[in-house]
Amino acid sequence: MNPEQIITNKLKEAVLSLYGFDLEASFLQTQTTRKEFEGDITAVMFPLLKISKKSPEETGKEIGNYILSNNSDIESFNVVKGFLNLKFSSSFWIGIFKIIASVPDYGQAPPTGKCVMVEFSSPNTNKPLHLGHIRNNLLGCSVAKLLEANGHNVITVNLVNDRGIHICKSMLAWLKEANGETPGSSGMKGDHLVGKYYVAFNNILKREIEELKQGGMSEEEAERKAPALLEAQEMLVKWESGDNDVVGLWKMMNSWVYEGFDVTYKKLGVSFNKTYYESQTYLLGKALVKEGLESGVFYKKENGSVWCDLTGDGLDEKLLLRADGTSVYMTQDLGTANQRYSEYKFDEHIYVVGNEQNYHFQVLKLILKKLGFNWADSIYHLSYGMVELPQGKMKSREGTVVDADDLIDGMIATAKETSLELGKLENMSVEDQNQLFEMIGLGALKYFIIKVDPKKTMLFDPKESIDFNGNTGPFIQYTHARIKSILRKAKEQDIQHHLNDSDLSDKEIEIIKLLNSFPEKIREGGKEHSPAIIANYAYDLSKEFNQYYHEVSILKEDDTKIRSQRLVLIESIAKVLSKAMGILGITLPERM
RNA sequence: GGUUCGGUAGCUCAGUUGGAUAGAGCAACAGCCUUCUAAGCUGUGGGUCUUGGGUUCGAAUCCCAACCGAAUCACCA
Repeated sequence: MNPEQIITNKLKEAVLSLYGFDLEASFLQTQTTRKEFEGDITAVMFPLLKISKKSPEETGKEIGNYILSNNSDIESFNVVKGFLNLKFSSSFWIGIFKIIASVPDYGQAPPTGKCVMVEFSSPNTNKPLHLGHIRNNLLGCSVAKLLEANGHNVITVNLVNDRGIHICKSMLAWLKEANGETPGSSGMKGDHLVGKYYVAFNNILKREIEELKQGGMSEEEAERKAPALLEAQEMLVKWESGDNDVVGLWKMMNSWVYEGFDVTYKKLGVSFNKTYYESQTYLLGKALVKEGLESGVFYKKENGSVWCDLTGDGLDEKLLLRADGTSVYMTQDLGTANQRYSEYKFDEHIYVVGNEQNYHFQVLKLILKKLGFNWADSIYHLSYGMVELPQGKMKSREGTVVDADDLIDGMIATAKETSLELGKLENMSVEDQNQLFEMIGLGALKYFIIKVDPKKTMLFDPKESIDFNGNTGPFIQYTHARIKSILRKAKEQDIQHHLNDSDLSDKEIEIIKLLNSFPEKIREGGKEHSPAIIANYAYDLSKEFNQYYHEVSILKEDDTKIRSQRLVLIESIAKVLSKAMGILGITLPERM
């Protein structure tokens, strides 16, 4: 039912009949007709001139006449330069409209049976989430939903980085300075409390280094020999050997962090099918390295460290085991990938990880391939750009890190302020109002982040808080609320509506075309792993509606057939908007 | 230096397998609330698509080179 496909087929037929050539699809170029010309689909004549041996205009006319007399769906055509513009009949568009309106979950692809695993979030447990994590989470979450809309079976996983020297740092500072402070006693969110002691550790360290330097030590040596650092390293060794006190403290502080993360995740609407903990997976992969060593894929250096030579693939040598036999990040990732494959036999595994790890994933795929795992090809690194501030990157040292919770709360507060100023919510309960403010604040934040192409570095200016007007989440939410309001009133007035065959205006056909392209957008977005495509689509559709809304009246239309049809149209718009925004994880209010 | 990615309006971003006069929003200015929700709509101004070559009927889009910017190339994760 794709109009472009119909024209391509007819074009093929016309060329065969008129000129006797059976052409490949690459010669049959079609596109949607630009607004300033009359028509729906445009066929480009230039590639056909060699065959027709006629001018572009003549060729267009010949083919246009053939298609017109051989397809009842085509109403008329015109030729401008080398472009043949074909116009479909109103009844054709009504046919399309009927399908869109009657399919309940329009845009949802049938099940493919394909299993796709999506890893995202992957936080450290030593500090709270910040703006960069928000981009990661929102991207991962919406990609997962996008893949579901494409009919795949999706498994979301999180890999929590809960071990290592950085964790020990906050533990140590807590022991030194906290006097037993807990989230309960301080009223602080757990992740923020732990983050506070991570900062405290760095202050202790700084002080100690300064003291050592004044005692005549070089900066380099002081940085290496600061007592706090040595203590932290000692603590890590104790942790790895299973020391009861250290492990107990570690468990307690991690549980605080998880409670804090859960609050943030819940607000963001993020969840996982399975959570992996690095403390449980960091030893995986050693067996793989051993196998690789035996089969000659890897080699051992004199000091006992194990490497993989990737110079033949244009990369460097990669370390896989340290001289002391301990594993590194890559070793662990090889192990978890292998474990996940044997658990789920995924057809695709998407890692939503920042672009600073492009090299890591390039190497990961390559090594898995060398080890003989064919599924290495199904690993896809969804690499996204950093979020930058006007003065550049976020730096904790300069205190320019944008905290996730602060940002979310700020957005909700602004939504509240804006809503109350507009004063449309008088007869709404306080709970409903608060729910609405949250919906709008998060809608603004999510849309702001997701609408940008993932691979681009994006800019966030905290001073100019995120907009609520124009190309924004709230604009789309507002559009939905307006449609729902009309539909409510129609119901109150007991106006039944159903589809009939009244003629469609140009604007209505434009909207139907846009609705008709929704399933393609979902497929395209799935292929590119880019929810941004869906976001921008939803904006286009909302804008179309708002223009339509100002052009025609719906409830006041006297002709009941036309009124009825308009109601079905806006109902379809609401349906598609809701599906599209659902993919982005943005909920649409009934009123606002 | 090697690899990967980016450069489009003052700012933030779209731009389909190469197509017709490159689009939105913000900001600025001018209109539109007695009318289904003005978080809206309409209009004006704003561009050497970083630069230079190439491919062809046709390039923001593809190829090559240069310039600018980001990330990365650790016995860190």
